[in-house]
Amino acid sequence: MANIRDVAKEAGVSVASVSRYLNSKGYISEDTKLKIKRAIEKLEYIPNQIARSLTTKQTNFIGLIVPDITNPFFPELARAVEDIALSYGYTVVLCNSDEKSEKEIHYIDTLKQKYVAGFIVTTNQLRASHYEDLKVPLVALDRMIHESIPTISSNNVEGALMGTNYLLEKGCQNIVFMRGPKGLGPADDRLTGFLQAVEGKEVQTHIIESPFHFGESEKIARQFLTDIKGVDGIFASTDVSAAGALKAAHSLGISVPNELQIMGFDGISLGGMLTPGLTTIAQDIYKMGALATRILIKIIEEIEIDERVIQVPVELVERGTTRSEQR
Amino acid sequence: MANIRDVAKEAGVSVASVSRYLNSKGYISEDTKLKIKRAIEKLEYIPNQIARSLTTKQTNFIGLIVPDITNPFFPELARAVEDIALSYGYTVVLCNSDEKSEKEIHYIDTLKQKYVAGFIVTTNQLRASHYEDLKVPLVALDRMIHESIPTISSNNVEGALMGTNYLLEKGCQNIVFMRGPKGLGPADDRLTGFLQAVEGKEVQTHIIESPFHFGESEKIARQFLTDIKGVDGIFASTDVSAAGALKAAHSLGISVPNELQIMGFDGISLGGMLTPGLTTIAQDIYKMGALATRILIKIIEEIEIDERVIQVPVELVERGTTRSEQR
DNA sequence: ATATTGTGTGTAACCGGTTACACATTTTAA
DNA sequence: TTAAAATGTGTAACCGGTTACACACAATAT
Repeated sequence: MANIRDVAKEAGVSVASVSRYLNSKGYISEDTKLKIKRAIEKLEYIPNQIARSLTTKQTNFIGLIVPDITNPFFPELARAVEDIALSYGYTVVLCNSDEKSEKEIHYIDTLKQKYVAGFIVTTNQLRASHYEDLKVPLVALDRMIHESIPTISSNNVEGALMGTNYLLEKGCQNIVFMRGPKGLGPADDRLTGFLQAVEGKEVQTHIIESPFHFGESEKIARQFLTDIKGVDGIFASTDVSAAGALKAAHSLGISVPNELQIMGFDGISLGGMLTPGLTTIAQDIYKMGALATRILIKIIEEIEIDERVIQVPVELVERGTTRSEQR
Repeated sequence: MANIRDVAKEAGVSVASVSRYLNSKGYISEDTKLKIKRAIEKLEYIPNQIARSLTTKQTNFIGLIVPDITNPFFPELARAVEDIALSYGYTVVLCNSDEKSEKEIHYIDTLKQKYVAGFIVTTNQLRASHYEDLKVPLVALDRMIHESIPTISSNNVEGALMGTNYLLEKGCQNIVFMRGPKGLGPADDRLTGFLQAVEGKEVQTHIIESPFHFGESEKIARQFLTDIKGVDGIFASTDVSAAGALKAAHSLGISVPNELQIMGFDGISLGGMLTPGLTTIAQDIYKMGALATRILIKIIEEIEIDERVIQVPVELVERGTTRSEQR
């Protein structure tokens, strides 16, 4: 493997010139450029990134911190991040935080040690100050950490508003809103949207907390579907929860969407695999991931960014868990 | 940030001693050890991995190459890999190959450039020789690349045999086997198992090729469910395909499991989310990932490994797409 | 008593880049 | 015409580790 000194020798110039050529930094004459170019081709020289990192204190790695890659929302996000990262020459490091602050801290520390270029964080177990003190480029995805940190999220309030209104239009009178864990940004926002939508309306509502986990959601849904009489609509703040609710309805012999209509939130592909297909407020997950990655790379490469907080619009996807005709 | 020379000075020893201490290599007296230990603690010294990599030509990164993280089989695998890697101090780099050899080569080359410690490969677009020439620790997961490369896979033949026999027991007389892409190891093995099981039996069988993709599988299933009369069983060589088939059956008004029984293969959690729940041949996905990672790390750390090819047993999971009672 | 082996430590080169600084030459400005 | 600015290039130190080699001394073998 040729190194920069071999190239310099072959081209008959100094290593500094080769380095300048490689990084398009400082002055080099056309003549020298050509000589270096030829030498590089001849020796099939590829710069050693590790050596480079030692002085620049930066690698081409991007840390992607997710709570759990097993939750179907995140692979779709990861896919987008990976695609864009690759196209800019970056590589993504996968980190499952399990929503545990120790794991999150551990990853951030070790990766910072290894000079990662930046982080995309979809979890926020840590106090905002911890992230601010980091001095490493960082963008928040899905969940807002702090105003000072660029954030990409969906318009959750708007989405929940839209979804609720749709259920109301479809005739729901007694709606359970399965809210996500308290204190979690998007979950709280979705609840806000729901409450705004039902405010002053003649509907019965029940707010029930449920984690973003299929099995748990199913259990919780089965519980409230037996306890509360006359529930004719469920708005779950996650498709996974909605899937759990649908399963629960099926196992209780409740017909969807005739007796009970269900609305999800997320737009993961799971929704289309269920029967009936899940009506949902779809986020543009790929776009969110792609956008976050582009912004992170801009920050890393010190390119001016225009907006710090971006809301990606959501879209209502009508499938089979809601009625096609109004009653 | 303190470096090794600071520590050496603080401890009143040479950098070589500190390095020996850190790597438990060569001779050091107890006295010196203690002095170094104190200095490290006092200065809160953390060795710089990048600098280390420059000479050792190795990092703590493990490259995980998957066809597509969006396919629900792979996040479950990735999760296992990540968990085990973390516990041994390694970090995983996610690579989506999209089943494209260029992308696979690109990742392998760039990561090798960056001195990754090794690869876990769940795809094999390249000729085996390419992997052998790599001179980087590598284990194959799910798909066998070559006998010389350690491989973790499920007992696919056995599983398909088991699944088919089960369908036969449940009374299926006219079975469609949705085989995966040709030339793909596990897909071929599963077909082999199926053929072995029906060999000489009084059953009608149809082998239909289908990619491991929900939408495609659904379309293909809808097609053959209308074209072929009297199909009463489907064995899909992937849960995702089975999910597609189930959806197709539903949309055609075919009752599952009364008129049509469906068996999947993989054991991804999606199976349990569907209604009815998918009966499937479950691989121990987590175990496969964990095992592959442990073996890779052994190879990296030059610890003797006992077996080069490991088959993880599969298990029949009975859910709702097959009948509970025999007819 | 001497040769051999084992233990313990330090110096300095090396891994492969980047870059501050010095210096030379050319171009532009005053 | 001369000072200042722009352009072009090379030397050598530096990033922060690892390690070959030399050397000193103690323990053991002959």
